[in-house]
Amino acid sequence: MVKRKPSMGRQKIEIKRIESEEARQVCFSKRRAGLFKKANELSILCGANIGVIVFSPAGKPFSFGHPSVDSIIDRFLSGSPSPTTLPSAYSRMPAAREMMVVHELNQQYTVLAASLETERRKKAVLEEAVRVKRARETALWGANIEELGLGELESLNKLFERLRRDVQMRAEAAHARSSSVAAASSSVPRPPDVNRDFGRGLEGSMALPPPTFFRSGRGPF
Amino acid sequence: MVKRKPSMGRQKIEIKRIESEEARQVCFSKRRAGLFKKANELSILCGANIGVIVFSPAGKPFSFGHPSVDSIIDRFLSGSPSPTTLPSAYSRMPAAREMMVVHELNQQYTVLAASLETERRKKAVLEEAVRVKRARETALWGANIEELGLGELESLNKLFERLRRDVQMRAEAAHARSSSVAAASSSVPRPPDVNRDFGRGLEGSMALPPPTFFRSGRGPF
DNA sequence: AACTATTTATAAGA
DNA sequence: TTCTTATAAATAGTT
Repeated sequence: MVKRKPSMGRQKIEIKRIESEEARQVCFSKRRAGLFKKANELSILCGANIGVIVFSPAGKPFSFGHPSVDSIIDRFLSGSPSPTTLPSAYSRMPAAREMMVVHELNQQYTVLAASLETERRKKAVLEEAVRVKRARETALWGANIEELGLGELESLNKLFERLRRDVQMRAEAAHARSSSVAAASSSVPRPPDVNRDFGRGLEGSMALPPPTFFRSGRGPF
Repeated sequence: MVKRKPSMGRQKIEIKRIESEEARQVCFSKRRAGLFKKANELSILCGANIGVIVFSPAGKPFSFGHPSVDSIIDRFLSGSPSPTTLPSAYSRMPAAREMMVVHELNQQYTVLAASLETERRKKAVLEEAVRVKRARETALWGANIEELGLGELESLNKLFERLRRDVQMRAEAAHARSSSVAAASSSVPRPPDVNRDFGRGLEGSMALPPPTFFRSGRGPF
């Protein structure tokens, strides 16, 4: 007996707006996933930094970034190199991946925290220098710089206190019971955001050495 | 007679950094073109707004935007809080736990990276400030006081604008969670872009009714 | 840049 | 949304 084709397979389509609302939504989901996957592969294969932002027909934002959308945008707008480009190399074994990710992120945290400290010190010195010089010349922009810098520094300091604790906690927890954690996200050092992000991480064979971000919706940062 | 295979065809490759410098460059070019094409198709098929920024391994920027990268970035940065919250989607996912941990850590990383970037900018501003002041002082017994001072002031101004934009963004984002106000991006002046684009349309059968931009490279900075 | 054998993405259908 | 399947499209290795 002859088995009939259970599917007519992929059909060629013309590249023009899909009229059916539903079909358009389905196509959007599939192709967005495909696009992000391609972007991810490109970033890994060629060590390229990539940022992709997509607004669904309904207006909902989705984004992919390597190392992060924001760093890509910054780099693009300012033309200056992003500070977050770290080399990467670790195998993706089924069991140890989470631990490695945690470890990797911890290391990055350490590096970043150290850099921040260094920057802070330099900044303090520079602020002092500016302050002294300002004694003679009252430049309109001079005052602004200091106000801004000091205010921001304060909140940053608090933020980092919490971050340090939180990251350490998570690292320990993940380390202790690396497969049965249901950590409540209540202590996340991030303001309770409205959008939930579903890092729909290209399953299976995807490794994520340098930080790579998938986002749906938009959080404060 | 039997014709010999003129090619061994496409071979499966592992998604990991390509070591050969040359092969990497070739792959980058091909895949970047492919990625932009996919982005373009998605924007047309689904009427989605898309922005893609790619930095080649050598650091050269390429971008695709529909309607334009800048508009996408503006929309993304001034983004409004998403109304759709799917908390349950989390717990139902296969690798929910791992993803949660990875996600939380990614969030933390994002915050840290952003903070570092902010500090870097402040430092740049302050360094510039010191330089300007120094220039002014030495200019006291120099000849071209006006010109030098003006030039320096201008670059300082650019840096300062960026700093302000960044801080304002954060403030607005943080504010947005209590009051659902969508920040107006118009109030965030961006330093005049020095780069010029050269539209490089996707050849052949590609239609692109609404404005769509391809960009490669940027001026020195 | 061009050529193909293959792999990969995806339109339809369920 | 997810799975399946047939087919269109992308692309790795060569020339």
